Amino acid sequence: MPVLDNFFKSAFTVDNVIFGFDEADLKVLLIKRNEEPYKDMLGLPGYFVYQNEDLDSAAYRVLMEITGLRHVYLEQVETFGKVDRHPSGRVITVAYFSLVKIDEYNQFQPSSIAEEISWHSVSKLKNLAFDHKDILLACFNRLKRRVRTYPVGFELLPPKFTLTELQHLYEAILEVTLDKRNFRKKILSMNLLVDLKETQEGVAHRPARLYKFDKQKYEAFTANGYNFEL
Amino acid sequence: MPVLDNFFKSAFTVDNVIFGFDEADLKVLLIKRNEEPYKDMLGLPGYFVYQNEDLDSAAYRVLMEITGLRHVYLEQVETFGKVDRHPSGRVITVAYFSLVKIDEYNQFQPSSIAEEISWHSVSKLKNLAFDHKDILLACFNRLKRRVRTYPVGFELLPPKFTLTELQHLYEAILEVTLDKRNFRKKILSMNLLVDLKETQEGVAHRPARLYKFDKQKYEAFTANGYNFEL
DNA sequence: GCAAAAGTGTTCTCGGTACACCCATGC
DNA sequence: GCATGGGTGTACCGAGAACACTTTTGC
Repeated sequence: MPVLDNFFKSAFTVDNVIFGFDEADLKVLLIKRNEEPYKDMLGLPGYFVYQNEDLDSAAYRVLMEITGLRHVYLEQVETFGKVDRHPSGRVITVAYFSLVKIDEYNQFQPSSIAEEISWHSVSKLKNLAFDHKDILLACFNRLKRRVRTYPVGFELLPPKFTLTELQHLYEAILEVTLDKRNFRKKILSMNLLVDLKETQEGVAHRPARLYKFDKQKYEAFTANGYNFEL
Repeated sequence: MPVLDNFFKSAFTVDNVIFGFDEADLKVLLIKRNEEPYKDMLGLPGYFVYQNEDLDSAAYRVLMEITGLRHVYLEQVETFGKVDRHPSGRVITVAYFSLVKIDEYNQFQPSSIAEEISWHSVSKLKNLAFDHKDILLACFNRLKRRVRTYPVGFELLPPKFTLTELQHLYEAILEVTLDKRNFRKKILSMNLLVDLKETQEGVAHRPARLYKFDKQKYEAFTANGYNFEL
């Protein structure tokens, strides 16, 4: 083996694409950078990985610092390591995406990472610092596939929701429009939803029924190798 | 930003799961390690990434040193970064898998990486150095999914092949048995195969027709967003 | 002639898709 | 009463799955 010291000169970061869903729009949390490089530009929340910290732990740490939430869905997506992607040296970043309920998260946390944090529509993406736009697109594409094998509504919707809200979520992620009757037929036939026998209140039209996910049934399915597909 | 020097102490490597297909068996190239740690154990070919080298370039370099082949299919899969995965320090590895034609590759290259290199059946996996068994399984699972969206026969089979060979390839990757008639119906209906009007010679049974892939048609399909699925 | 693998069609079932009208509420 | 979104069923089509016998070669 060569002189190892030559190789122990790199740094690792994690960057986190935090998705949320708000009415009809898929959103992502971006920070406004308050330090160089790329000062004042929008970018993904992320940070260096400490020497004694696992990659996943670092991703959870960043997520916790930004959102104050634990126990959220988190998935590693891809690692970006172009030589010149970071002006300060060789920095390789491992990209994660996570799914949070926008309304469980009431206010932005005080954070050493960033002062300004805000939600942005995925459909109206701006230029971001570093290669963060590439990273965001890679994570969005992963989410589009993940939605077919994991019931992402568990993570992105409030505990009680209507079927129309659920449909809008799928439409926002997949960037398609779906037929209302076919969507309902399919989603109800999976038996993962519980009719709460409650309805919306205060809406200026016929109030919709509220549903929740049946987590136990989902876990029983997956334990038996069931493959959730929309 | 903190004192950056504290973070530039990690090393990263690439590890490469090189798949090949031989008659009826999916194989993977493993090296016998001739240095500590894990001396004399089997492991994946891999190496440190140089400071001025992109991740993908490093993976191609390792592949070239091991197989002598260029222009092969290569895909990043997942990054493994547990704190204690490498005894020499903090080493994070980016796992890739690649697909090669076993018979284009006649002999193992002289290499600084390893002296003994050999093919092993994926179906009879042993324990490997480091966390390489986890890495191999992650890459195998990725291949199982990839096979539904990419015609892997392009990469793993010789230029001329029989339908039975192609079927055996899919059976080995997916670890299932397929119905011969249904398989042929489906694969031929995709119009990606060209009947070469030649047959096998010297076999002790009815000789099979030989086919090749039509790369142009495949590229035309993918350009139009076609989704290859078996 | 026998062993060994190649080659070939039909039927059934199920899931996907297309499609239009009445209902309950707030104002 | 009107605007707004909620809620409901049927018919068609195509893909996937199950399934058995004849053909061609080497020995």
